[in-house]
Amino acid sequence: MEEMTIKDIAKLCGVGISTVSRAINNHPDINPETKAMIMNTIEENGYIPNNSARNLKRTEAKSIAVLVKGMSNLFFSTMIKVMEEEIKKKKYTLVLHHVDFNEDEIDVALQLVKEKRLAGIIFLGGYFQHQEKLEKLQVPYILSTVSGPPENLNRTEYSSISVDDEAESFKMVNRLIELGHKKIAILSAVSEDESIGKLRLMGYKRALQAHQISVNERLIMPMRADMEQYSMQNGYAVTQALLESNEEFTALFAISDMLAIGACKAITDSGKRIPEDYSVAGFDGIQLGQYYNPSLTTIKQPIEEMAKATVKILYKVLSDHAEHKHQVFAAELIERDSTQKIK
Amino acid sequence: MEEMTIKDIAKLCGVGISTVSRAINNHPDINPETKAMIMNTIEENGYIPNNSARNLKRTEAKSIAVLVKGMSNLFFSTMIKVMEEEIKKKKYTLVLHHVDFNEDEIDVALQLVKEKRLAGIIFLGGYFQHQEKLEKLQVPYILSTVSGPPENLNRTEYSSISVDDEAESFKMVNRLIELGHKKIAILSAVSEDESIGKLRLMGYKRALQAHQISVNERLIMPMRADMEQYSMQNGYAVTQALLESNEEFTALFAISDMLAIGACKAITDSGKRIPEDYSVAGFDGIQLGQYYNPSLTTIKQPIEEMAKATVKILYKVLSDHAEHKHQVFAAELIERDSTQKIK
DNA sequence: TTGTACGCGTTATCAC
DNA sequence: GTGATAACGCGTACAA
Repeated sequence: MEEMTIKDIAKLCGVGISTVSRAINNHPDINPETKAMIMNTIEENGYIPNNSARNLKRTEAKSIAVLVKGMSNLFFSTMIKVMEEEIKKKKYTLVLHHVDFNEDEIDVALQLVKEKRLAGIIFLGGYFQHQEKLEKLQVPYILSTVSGPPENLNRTEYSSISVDDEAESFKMVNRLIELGHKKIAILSAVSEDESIGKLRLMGYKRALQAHQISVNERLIMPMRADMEQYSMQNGYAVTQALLESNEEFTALFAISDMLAIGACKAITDSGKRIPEDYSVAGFDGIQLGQYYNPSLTTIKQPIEEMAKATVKILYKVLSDHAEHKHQVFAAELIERDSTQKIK
Repeated sequence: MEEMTIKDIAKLCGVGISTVSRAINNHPDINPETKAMIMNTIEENGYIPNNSARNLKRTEAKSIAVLVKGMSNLFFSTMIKVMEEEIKKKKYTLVLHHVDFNEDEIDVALQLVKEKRLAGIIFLGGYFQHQEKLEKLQVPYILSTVSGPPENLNRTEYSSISVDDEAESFKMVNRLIELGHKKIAILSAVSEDESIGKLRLMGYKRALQAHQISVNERLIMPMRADMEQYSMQNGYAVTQALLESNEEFTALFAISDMLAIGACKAITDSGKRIPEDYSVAGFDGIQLGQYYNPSLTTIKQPIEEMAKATVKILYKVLSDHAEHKHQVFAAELIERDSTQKIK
């Protein structure tokens, strides 16, 4: 049982290599009978084409890479699932790839373009700190729920899908203020964060200012850099520190649902109740939020629509040479059991 | 800005192709100066080697593939994280790959072996229904937290890491019985499941029998086949159906924590309380379990130890030609707030 | 409709 | 220490 190659199959079938190739790749100009015969012996002998060799020679690009920042992000996994279906519908293949928090997503993309024959790339999350590199990307790409698009980048070269992070964040904090909260803590991103985290923090500040509430820097709690970003553990640790600081607050706004859940647990572990003692709100709208106790008040991003739109835009760019678009989706404020009117 | 190849770099540097190759691959017999010079121009010109071409030619296999069944499984993502570190320590590269629930993990493995040059494979989850195919795998592989190893497979050809699913399941149900529960429902796997799901169900039955409690088939609730397996939604839907059936029970044992969380929500949504009205127990020991309200009683698998052991065993097989091992880990019954003594 | 021959970008082998 | 060259397995012109 040595490694089978296309050559072996050709010899076995008594045909030429290219005929086998045609059979494999569903080329039109091949006799159905010989094709069936070839496919048969391929099956019997368990021959599997070598993808590396194919990538090397192939001209037509029929796969779309999805680069995801981080793993275990429940928000992304729903998006990926939808994208997978949509991409399949369009007769493309999805190449899924995770990018570690300490890797540069653009480097990974550059590598992947060389390795596979990509038609386009979808970035899910990430920071995009080295924008010069983005220009080296020879294929169309879409930033999906990535930061606010980097301002100094030519916006006709790529598409983006997002919500208005600043405005949605404003909406949430504004609502908390309407509920009577004045001392509102925020669980924000690490201070260097120039993307989503920064925008959501800006929305928070603007909401306070709109109501003449001065910003208390001691209620701005950046998540810890030494733990996994946007994780429950991180939310727990930071909230615990906040509680121990004895700085007063009645509501906590976490810039992601996962952080919010960690925060909830830290609060209940300290003997306090939600929402009676503290109101907690999140951002994202992951399913876990509804399953949690108490169910989580949050800004729900239209995950499925966004995923579908992402693939749709990319597809139009690829097939119709359509222009790049920047689509901003409206998110929905969902009030559940983790927040209440202050007494 | 055409595609740079190793040839271009060689020309640019005024050296031969092989010298560039040596520089890239840290070969010993190269002049440090020329190497530095080459690395420099590579950097400047943004040259990136083509991985497909490398995979095609390379002889030495230095990467380990981790094939994960399903995405968004929090249990696995912790394992992967640990494996990644361990694999890096051993100077190997991790190739992570997700396998859809409707894909065959062995097919994917076979493909990957052809495409990349793999030293070994780690399977995380999966069902392994086509065992003949496994024999075609030309590289060492490890089944990590996969079913009970298929009995009809030669156990010297692969390693496995697991907990004793039957015994641990027995332990949990036994404990519930000790707490006074007699009517214990189980949220189990789809009926065709021949692996983990079956074993955990067997443990449940044995525990009941050990206490002369007859098995009530109407309290055996298989998860739905038309929804994502082992998901919160699935747990929710099935538990809801159970509650509506009006079949009496005082405790619910879910064969995974995610299912258990869905079950909890279904129960609280129906106006009942945990653990006052129903005790709920899970299996796995994912972190979310401690963050949930109420915190979840569960069988905690030693996730990190298992991940480390997986890599360690594979490494020994690869480097020392060690024999394959079948390591069974002890899991821990952790009682938290979702279960209580019956009144 | 089918077969031959070349080249994709890289690494390994062998001379030098 | 370095450079030429033959593979690796496949797709694709082009000829038949």
